[in-house]
Amino acid sequence: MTHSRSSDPRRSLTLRDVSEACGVSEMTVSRVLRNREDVSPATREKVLTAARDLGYVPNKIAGALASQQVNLVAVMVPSLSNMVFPEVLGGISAALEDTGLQPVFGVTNYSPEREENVLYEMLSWRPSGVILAGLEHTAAARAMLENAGIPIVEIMDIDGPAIDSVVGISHRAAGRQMADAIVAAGYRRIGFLGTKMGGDHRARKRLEGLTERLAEHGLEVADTEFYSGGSALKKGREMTQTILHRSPDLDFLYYSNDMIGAGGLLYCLEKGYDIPEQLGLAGFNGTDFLDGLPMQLATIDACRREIGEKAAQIIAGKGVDGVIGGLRIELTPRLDPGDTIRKR
Amino acid sequence: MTHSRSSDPRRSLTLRDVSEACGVSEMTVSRVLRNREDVSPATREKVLTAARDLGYVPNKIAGALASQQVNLVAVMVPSLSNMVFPEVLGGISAALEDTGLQPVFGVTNYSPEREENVLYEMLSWRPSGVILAGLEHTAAARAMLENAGIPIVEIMDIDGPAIDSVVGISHRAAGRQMADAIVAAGYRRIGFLGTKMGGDHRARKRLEGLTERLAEHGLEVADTEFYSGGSALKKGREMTQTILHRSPDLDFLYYSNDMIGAGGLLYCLEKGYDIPEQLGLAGFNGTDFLDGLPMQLATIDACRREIGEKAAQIIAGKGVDGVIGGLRIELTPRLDPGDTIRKR
DNA sequence: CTGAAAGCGCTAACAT
DNA sequence: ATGTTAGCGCTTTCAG
Repeated sequence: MTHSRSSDPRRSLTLRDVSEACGVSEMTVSRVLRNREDVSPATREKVLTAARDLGYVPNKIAGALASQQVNLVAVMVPSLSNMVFPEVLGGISAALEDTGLQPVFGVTNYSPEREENVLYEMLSWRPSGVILAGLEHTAAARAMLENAGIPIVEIMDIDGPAIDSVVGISHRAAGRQMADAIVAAGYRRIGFLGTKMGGDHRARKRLEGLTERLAEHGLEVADTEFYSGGSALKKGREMTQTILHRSPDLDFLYYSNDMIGAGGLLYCLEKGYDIPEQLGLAGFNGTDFLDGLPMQLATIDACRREIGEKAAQIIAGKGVDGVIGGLRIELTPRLDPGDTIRKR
Repeated sequence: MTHSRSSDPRRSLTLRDVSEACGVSEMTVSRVLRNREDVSPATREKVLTAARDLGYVPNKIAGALASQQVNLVAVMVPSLSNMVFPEVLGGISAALEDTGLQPVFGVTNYSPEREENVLYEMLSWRPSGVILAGLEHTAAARAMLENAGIPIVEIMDIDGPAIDSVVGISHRAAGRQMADAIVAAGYRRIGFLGTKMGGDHRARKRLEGLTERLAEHGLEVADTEFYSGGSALKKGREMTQTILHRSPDLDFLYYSNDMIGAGGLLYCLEKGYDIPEQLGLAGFNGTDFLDGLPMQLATIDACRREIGEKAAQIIAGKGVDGVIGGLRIELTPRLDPGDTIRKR
């Protein structure tokens, strides 16, 4: 039995294999494979051919260890089923395209402990940057982020102190903005429907903003209804039925997301409510895949894609508008009254 | 200026730092941090404390290089906005929990070339396994997968030759199954609405299965309508209007996914069509977040979560039902007639 | 139970 | 333009 390097069929190829196959030093092979300019065309050709013929795939683990550079960006979001986050990820991917950086996604299920674990795993790969949702983290997670020595971007929410950079909207302001629109349209008995808010700080902040501004108008949230789990559309229906049964005099329903809002809208239309005259409705997110409902639900755009793009630009070191590091980017969401808030 | 190891504030901590801090050899520190049993409790305690106090995060790059083991599973899906794939990813994550393996997600945008690139990137991190959607890949991608020397699982679709293991459903059979249900319910003039099928082989196979079985019943697809991009709900509406305008005598519409089906359903209800008597409708995927529409759309469950779970089990080396390697798992989707196929 | 030596596959830095 | 040397931070292996 031979003991040559190629004796183990399961071992993957190394630079050395390519080097031997084409009679060029490992170092030069490495140069060619990293697209460095300082190699003669003839040598380059030889190396490329050999690498391709052998089916060589570089080992980034070794490369990263040697160069102390990892072209990965750790991205952590609470959920993928929320529809919000895939769009953020899309923005990140798009902005990272052609920067040489690659996003790596982790899901935290709205759990700070899980976020801490995922973060620990990800940081152990020494990424070039971290993008994560929200400003609320465990103390340990915060410490890791502060000590990582790489750019950190917290996204979605700007209502609070940031570790490094932030890109997002003020959910409190969004709540206030909606309150103003509701009051301006003449609604007076407002109900709120949303998720049980254990982990969803942004929904909580919107409700706080709403409540606060309504109070300034001498109004209050007259009733609330919360859910967790299940089909959002169906839950929207059920909660709407429940709250309208309990408080039939409500004239406006503010939902913490468009999906439950859509369920509520379908329910109300079926029951013959006169929308938006008798009853106004609004959601949150600017979820455009809901275009096509019988009526367009009023909503506030969460600027999801743009948030992803700007966050990625910060990590890529391009900054935003040329400015780099410790940035605070507040996007201003647009309120779309759709068909479910009456005009006066 | 000092040249001690700690002079660079941006360098991250190493085993050596922990070793020096607690007066235990690097080797033993390494043992403790990998939870190996052969360390005395006293030493273990000392090490753990030092590591925690310093905020040490292990360097998996170095670890992976030394041990030739990477606890990553590369997962590649065409899209995240499709709703189908987040659920598959959920199944994968859940099944990988507690196996020591970590999924890493890549998105290919239904492009074989992009898939090839993402695969190359991912393989260069030497993952322990690959899970990817579909059976259609570029020649180069196929070659990489065959030579990777790690378990490969192709998911979603089993209609074709596999590289290693496969977990999925037969989309052709799903098309045939729907054809049977349509014919059995007495519909005769069938329209098909779907995506432009450049990259979506599974939708194509469903249409082929449908067409083939209809032919056996002496029927054919009377009209078709395709779309790309935009809000699926809205597109469903628009396409439905278009096809019914062009072919008013259609008595059944088969949609390539539930989302456009939902749009079609809303349109038909608004226009006063008598569903399911005058016109039957069906989608595909078993998308349960659409529970809550005015009527329950007929659909076939794509077994998304289960596919993810089984694929992950194969990679984790648990096999399925104890069998390991080169597996072919065909799941049998259930047809749910909902409220939009008439009973006879 | 603990430690010392060697090396994983690659690249930075320095020759040539 | 190409080659040589050293070493990235860890784990494997072998000694004690």
